[in-house]
Order: sequence, then C-alpha cells, then structure tokens
Amino acid sequence: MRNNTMGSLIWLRLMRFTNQSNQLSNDFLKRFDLTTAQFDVLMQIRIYQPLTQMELAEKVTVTQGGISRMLVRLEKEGYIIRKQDWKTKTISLTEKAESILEQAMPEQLAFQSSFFDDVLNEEEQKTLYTLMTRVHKHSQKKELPPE
Amino acid sequence: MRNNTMGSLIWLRLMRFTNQSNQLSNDFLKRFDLTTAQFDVLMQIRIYQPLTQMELAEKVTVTQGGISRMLVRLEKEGYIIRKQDWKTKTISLTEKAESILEQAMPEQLAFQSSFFDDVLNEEEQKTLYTLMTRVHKHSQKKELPPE
DNA sequence: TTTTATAACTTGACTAGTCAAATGATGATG
DNA sequence: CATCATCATTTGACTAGTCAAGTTATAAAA
Repeated sequence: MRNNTMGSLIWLRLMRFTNQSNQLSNDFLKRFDLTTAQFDVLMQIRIYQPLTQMELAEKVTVTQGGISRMLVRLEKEGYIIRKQDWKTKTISLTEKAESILEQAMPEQLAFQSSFFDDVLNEEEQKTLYTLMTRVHKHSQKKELPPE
Repeated sequence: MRNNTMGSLIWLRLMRFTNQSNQLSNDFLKRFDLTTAQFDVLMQIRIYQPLTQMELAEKVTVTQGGISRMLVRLEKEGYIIRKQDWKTKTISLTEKAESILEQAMPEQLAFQSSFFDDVLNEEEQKTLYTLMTRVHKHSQKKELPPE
C-alpha cells in the first residue's frame, strides 16, 4: 500500500507549512494583541467596510456561525461595531482597530513576505503564485461535489 | 497603505486553499467516519508505530496538549491503543483502524491528488512541490525567531 | 525509605471553527 | 391585525487546537 502520490505530497507540505506559519504568525502578532485569524478578519473589514456578516464570512471562507462567534469576540475587544440595518447587520472598524492596523499591517505583510523572500526569487514567487491560484480556483468549483 | 506584496498574496492563497480543501476533505471522509485531522494522525501512527506521543506530536506539528486530546478521542472511538511503557506511552493502531485505513487510504490519496491533477501537469506539480518544500523547510528554521 | 529531579503526559481556560436547529427582523397575505 | 414566509444571525453541542500549570512514572541521592 503506497502512501504517496505527487499530489498527496504537495498536500501534506501545504498543510504543514500553513500550520507552522500560522503559529509563527500568531507569535509575531502577539505584540499587537491580535491573532492571525483576527488580523485576517479585520483586514477584510477594513477593505470592504461597511459590509454584512454573510459577505464577510464568504471573504474569509468560514461559516455563518463561525463569523458570528468571531465578531462577538472582536466586538467585545472594541475592534468593531455592528449595527442592525434592515434584516442584516453592518460591520465597521472602530478607531482603535484602524489605528492598530495602521501599525500592524506593514509589519505583518513584511512578516508574511519573509517566508518567501528569504528563499525564492521574484520569478519563482510568481510561478508559485500562479500555480496556487489555479489550484485554488479549481478547488472552489468543487464546493458541491458530484453525487 | 498598500495591502499586498507578492509574498502576502501567496500567503493568502495558501491559507484560503488549505482551509477550503480541508473542509472538502472532511466532507469526503465522512463516509469513513473520520475527519481530516484524524486521518492524518492515524496515517502517521500507521507508518511509525509503535511510537510515543512526543514523537507523534512532532510529526503532525501540534503541541503535546493537542496530541493528548486528539488521542483521547481516537482511543474512545477504538482506533488506537496506548500503553504505559516506562515513562512514556506507546501508541499503536487497532484492527479496526487498520481495516478502515486500508479502504480509506487509497481513496483519500486520490482525493488529495485530484486537487492538483485536474489543473497541473506533471512538470508543474514537481515545480510546485520543490518550491513549497524550500519554503516549508525555511519556515522550520524560524521556530525560534531572533529577539 | 522519604525527598528530589525530571521526562511524559494531562488538564483548565481559552480561541477558532463546524453543523443544524432556534431566534430575530421585516414584509406580505388572508 | 395575526400568521406566514424568508433571509440573517445566534446558539448548543462538538472537534481541534494553544499555553501554562498540574500530575504521574521512574530513577537516583540523602
């Protein structure tokens, strides 16, 4: 019983790497009192605000329930405001979040980039990006698998 | 305030893709009553058994605490046996797990591979693999970041 | 033999997420 | 106006994980 195909080896690498880099990123963001997940959500809000929970959930690929719980935490910490606006709730950043992001964003982007800049040249990064984009886009089409 | 460097774009892609494919994989493995995380752990045990919790934790990149909880669940389901063996606990698969894996393994490997086989040719997969291997190995060196 | 070390494992309190059933908000119809 | 429909959000019960403090198993020193 073989336990590897090229695809499964790639899969494993991707999982282990994202796991690992996520933890490193959590460590890194501690100085801003943020987790990687929180940073991600706040960034999406920053770009698209004001937006509804459904829209946000889609952007960060979590379920309705997941985004609801996350936003409760962020609201409790004073990073966001939600207000009932017709049937939906509209989310926007507070001053506090805006100013933390102003500081954290460039640092976090540099941190993320360092994973790649340190070992791949520009050409290789572009290759990696296009390959992953194709793979990712393809996976999105699988969402409702046949049968 | 720009919000993208090539590195950060790659990072985002990787996170979203692993997220998404993890969920799809959970769906897929439901027929075997397994989650992706459980499958992963069982596979590592299968390859390296008998082994200790510490060793296993390292293989799947989770903490001691994390592996402890996971193993409690797997033991409750009857997939593994742990026995105190000197200061450490030695883990091995039960018959039940062996026979489920016999069935699930080829299917799961094919499933994982399909994410890549469907959109990348052999050459491209090899490229993706080598690039990710470099990136991953590099990230492992960061574990204790300077300062 | 009681104390002292130490390595391996567990546990409490928490974040982050899933699914599916329940609740809220609003509008439309009998 | 009451009920019905519908979309958005919340919630209960769960998996999966983190960190740091607490246990347990074993060996060696006092």
